[in-house]
Parts: sequence; C-alpha cells; structure tokens
Amino acid sequence: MGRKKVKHELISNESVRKVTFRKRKAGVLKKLRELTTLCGVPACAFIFSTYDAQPDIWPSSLEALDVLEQFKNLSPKKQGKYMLNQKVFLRRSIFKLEEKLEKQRKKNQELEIELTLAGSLPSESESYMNDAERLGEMVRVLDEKIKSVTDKIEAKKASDI
Amino acid sequence: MGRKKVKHELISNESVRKVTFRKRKAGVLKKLRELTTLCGVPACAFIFSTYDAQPDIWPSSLEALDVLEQFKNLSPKKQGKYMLNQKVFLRRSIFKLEEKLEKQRKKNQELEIELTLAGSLPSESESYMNDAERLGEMVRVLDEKIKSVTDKIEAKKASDI
DNA sequence: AAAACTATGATTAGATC
DNA sequence: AGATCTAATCATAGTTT
Repeated sequence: MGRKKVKHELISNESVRKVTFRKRKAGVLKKLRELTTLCGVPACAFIFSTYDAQPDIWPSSLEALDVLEQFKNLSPKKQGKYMLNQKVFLRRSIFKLEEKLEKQRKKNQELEIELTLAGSLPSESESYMNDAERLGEMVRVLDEKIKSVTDKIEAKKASDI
Repeated sequence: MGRKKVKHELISNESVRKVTFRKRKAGVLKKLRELTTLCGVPACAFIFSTYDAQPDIWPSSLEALDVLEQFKNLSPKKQGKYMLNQKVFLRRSIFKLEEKLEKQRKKNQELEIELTLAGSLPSESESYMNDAERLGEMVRVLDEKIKSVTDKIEAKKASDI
C-alpha cells in the first residue's frame, strides 16, 4: 500500500518505523473494531509497544459490554429470566472492574511521568525483560484457562455417562 | 472495500456474516502480523468467535518468541551476560509451556468433537455466558497485572527517595 | 459450502506542510 | 515532531465456479 511496496521485514530506520507503527496500529484496531461490529463477535488485542509505557489494550471493557449486548440482540427469544439476571450481574461486576482499572491506569500514568522526569525509569534492556515476563505470564494464564475448560468438559462428560 | 460500501453494523444475513467473519478475521490477523514484523513489536489477539469452539488466539507462543528475538537484533550491544542468561531461561520456560498448551488444545478439540457428536455441548445462551465470564476473567487478570506494575513503581519510587 | 475472481472502496508509504 | 495529502497498493463485497 502507498507509494511503494514494502518488504515484510523490520523497518531499519527508527523514525520511519515509529511513524509506521502509529499508522498501522490505528489500522489494525479499526479492522478489529469492524470485525466485532459486522460479525457480532467479542475480540480484544494487546500490543506491547516499546514506544508506550503501558501496553495498548483494545477495546476498553466498556466497549466489550457493547459487543455482548449485540449477542442479546442476536437471539432474544432464547433468553430466560435467570439468564437475564446473570447478565445484569455480570454487566455490573465488569463495569465496577472497569472503573477500578481506569483509576489505576491514570495513577500509573501520573507516576510514570514523575519517574521519567526524575530519570529513574527502567532502562531499555530491563523493559525488554518486562515484555518477556508479560508474555510468559500470558502463556500461564492461557494454560490455566485451557485447563479449566478441559476440567469442565471432562466433568460434563462424566455426568452424561 | 469491495463491490459496495458496507454499513458499519451487524450483518443481518447469517451466512453472509459467517463468510465475512472468515475473510475479515484473516485480514485482521495478517495486519497484526505485519505490524509485529515491520515494527518489531510483540502483540497478540483473542477472538471469541461463536463459530469456533475455541477462541482464536494469535500468534502461537512460539511465534511470540521470534518477536522477542527481534528485540535482540535491535540493540545487541546493550545486552550483558546476565541478561542473556535470563533470556535463555525465559525462552526455555515459555517453550515448555507452549508444548503443554498445544497438547491440551489438541485434547480439548478431540473431546469437543466427541461431545458435539453426542449432542451434549452447551447451548447458544450458555456459550454466551461463557464469553461474558471469559471477558470478566480477562478484566480481572488485567487488573492484577496493572496492580503489580503500580506496586513495582511505588517500590522503586520509595527506594529512590 | 468453500475457493477463485474482480471491481471498487480502504489503507498507507512517502512527500509535503 | 506531528498533521495532512495523495499516488499507489491492498483488502474485500459481491459474483461466479
């Protein structure tokens, strides 16, 4: 796209890379938003850019609620009162967590600005390790999630025999 | 894009929606892969499609390792022996988790196929609640992650006074 | 139902402000 | 450094196989 075809490898020029990152990040997130809107499918993305202190997380939990709302519109007749109550409950609890998250995020940003000015923020190599740690933690979380699904399926299987 | 401009709302026709989902999911993931390759930035995405039993998770942890490798190429002179050792350690532990994950994923798929054939897989409304639960869990994980960062920053701040 | 095609709308690389 | 522009490439909606 654009004036010239671009090789699929790391952009060597640092300033070009940064500009490309900002442009394309916006593009990817737009595409993801369109996918969720057009197809009524919940989705999220994490981008651990070294340019920003915090990873980019999309969408906000608040927007995720809108996506869930679309499921409601999809098959309204299949929803009993119990289901509705549970949904209201989940909406509330997720909303509360969202508020807490937003507050802590702001607090973090303020602290980071202070620390950057004081010149005491982690070095480049340390922030690299942070990315590795984050990915490791993510793998562990996925591991647990998949285990819990396996357990549920096996429990259901056992109860159906 | 394409023959006609499309409204940014849920596609009402189910078969069209499914086809669009497959096409656009591939597009989004391609864009995300390009972003990570061109800009040397770790990223991942989760798509909780109702079409597939398992959520789409991108990329594999294995590919995430390649992304980390690019950081190494970016600033090789800044890396001490200690850093390198830690990286090797993390690579190994992540690789082990990846193997475990892949095994469990396969096991899950087999069980799901069995259960689908037996007609005992969760109903549509139940799978909706699953999505809500998953999102809730994700918010909780993010909450914890942000808290740990806050704690680290505050600890560092205290030690710098 | 899935893969290939293709006209056309969307994205973006490089240039310019 | 960041916003805006636009030529050129890319993605995809609708169509066909």
